[in-house]
Amino acid sequence: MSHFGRAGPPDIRDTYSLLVLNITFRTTADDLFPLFDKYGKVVDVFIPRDRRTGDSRGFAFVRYKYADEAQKAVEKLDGRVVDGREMMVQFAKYGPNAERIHKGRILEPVEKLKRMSRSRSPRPRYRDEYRDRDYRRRSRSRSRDRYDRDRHRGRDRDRYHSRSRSRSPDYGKERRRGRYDYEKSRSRSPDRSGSPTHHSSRPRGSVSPHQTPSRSRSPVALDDKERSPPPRSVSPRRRADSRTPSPVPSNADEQM
DNA sequence: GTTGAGCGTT
Repeated sequence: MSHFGRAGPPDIRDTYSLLVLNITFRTTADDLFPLFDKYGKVVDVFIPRDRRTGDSRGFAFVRYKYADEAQKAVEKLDGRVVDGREMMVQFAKYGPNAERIHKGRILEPVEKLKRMSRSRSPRPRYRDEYRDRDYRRRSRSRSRDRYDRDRHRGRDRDRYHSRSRSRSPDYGKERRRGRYDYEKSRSRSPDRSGSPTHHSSRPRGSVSPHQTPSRSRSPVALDDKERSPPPRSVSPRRRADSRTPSPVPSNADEQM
């Protein structure tokens, strides 16, 4: 617990959130932490990343413990050139729950707000606005749109060619850690993309021709299955041929 | 390998 909690926000009770914009897409929290930590006590550094692509959106949130330090960091780090790009540091206007915050700090704790609203005046909260805010911002930048459509097109093309996308769950590249954590960054597999068709070198005679019939319903375990479900009319032979004969029936995803 | 307005998560 010493480090920044990997599960959600550690504590926003007395922390001041700073919004860092105009940063490079390659900039990670590990790069921003030392810069911000030098000007004050950084509680947490969070970089929102895309759900699908997983790439950084180009901005980050830095939470300070004190307002004065946050203010100083804004004045000092604002306009600082990082990775060849000037990042804009400013106080966050909205909190994680779409709450209005002043100077990066929430005016009143969420727990107190709920308790007070329940005790004082039970005003009906319209969750529609939350849904709207969370789902209406799907297209916020044309660049992302283009990139999104582009990768979709490439996906379809790959499927038609049946190139047997032997992509590891690690996406074959260094997975960007939205959170600041030195622990996991210490260990890293030296050899990851040695041979793309390495799994294909496995002889089929050694493996049972029939996989587990109990899980025959789970055809594929593509990472984009949620985006575009594969047609059921696909021949079982095709999937059995391109799919890795791993005995693992249903991967519990890579949620960490 | 690309892009560039904006406000956030187990």
